[in-house]
Amino acid sequence: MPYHLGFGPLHRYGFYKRYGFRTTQARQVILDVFYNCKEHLSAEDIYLKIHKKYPGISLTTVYRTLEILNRLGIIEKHDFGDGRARYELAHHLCKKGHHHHLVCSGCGKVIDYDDLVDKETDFIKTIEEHLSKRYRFKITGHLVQFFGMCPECSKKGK
Amino acid sequence: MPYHLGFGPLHRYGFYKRYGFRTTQARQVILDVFYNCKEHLSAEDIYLKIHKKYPGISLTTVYRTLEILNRLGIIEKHDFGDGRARYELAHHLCKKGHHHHLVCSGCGKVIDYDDLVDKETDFIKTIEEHLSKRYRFKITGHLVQFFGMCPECSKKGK
DNA sequence: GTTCTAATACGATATATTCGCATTGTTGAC
DNA sequence: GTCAACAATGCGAATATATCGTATTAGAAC
Repeated sequence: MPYHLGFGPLHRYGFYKRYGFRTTQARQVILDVFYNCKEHLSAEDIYLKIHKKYPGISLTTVYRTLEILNRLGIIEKHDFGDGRARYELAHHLCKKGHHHHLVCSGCGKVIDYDDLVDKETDFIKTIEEHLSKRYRFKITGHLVQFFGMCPECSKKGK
Repeated sequence: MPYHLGFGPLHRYGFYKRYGFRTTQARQVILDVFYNCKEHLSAEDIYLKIHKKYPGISLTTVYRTLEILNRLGIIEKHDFGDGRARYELAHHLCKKGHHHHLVCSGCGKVIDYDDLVDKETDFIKTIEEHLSKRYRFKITGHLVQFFGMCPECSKKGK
């Protein structure tokens, strides 16, 4: 990871320039949302969060900025099965660090867990190395999610 | 032609009746598609596959049947990131057995791999037990996917 | 066969996301 | 600082997957 990533705003925005994108207000504001929020945000969530203060930023621009941030590896795109994409800071930029997701099929609640992270890292590394050799894929990412019913939804018998 | 227990159409279709659904032609035809195909099919794929022979079966019915089959645990629903759901026979009914997916980000190709299946099973079991205790979730499923570039797409520099 | 009602086809609709294009704003050269 | 090039944007329209409403059809219990 380049040293300037993960420091204050002035450095954060360098991302854009570095990859040939212009540093616009919309892009600064949207990136800030991720640095100031721990949730898994949908495009609309972000639009609503910034709309009061920045009514000039359209939903289309939010989508376009998310696409860029995702391609640059700054944010990660997830699908928790509720029909819309959700985003969070990539784990190498995130205070939460590397983690996976536990999703409740009843209410959609998502728990970020990082228990047994060593075992997971070991597992993923082994599989990646194997797949890489066996199928000659250049592995760029993985997805580990568990589904189930949270205590509340279990009670309600959803 | 004699059918062995648990195999063959006569027993397959019993699924529907057992759960209070009527055994219609559409449902038989759609279930047969899964037993005769190893690919990961989208709703439209299935619709197109059967449309020549059974033009009376609508896309809506395909969607509704997939919903039922998924709820009954007969098929599994996957998202490989191409914007449409894809389905395959559940692993306990599938000749391929338990496996996970390796998806090429370039061309969308999906490889079913079952290498290191013991290590994976062990890993998943451990995590499930832990999450179940720690977060009091009743775990019902998991998702393990790896992403990367296949040899062809790597060459093309996609 | 008759009857009850689940299942269906069809068109309309919902919802997330992307596109086309005229306009605006950032940037680098001067 | 000014200016020109063109990237980025807003807006409305379009796309695409999936779902819904309703009149009609067909499965299955008798």
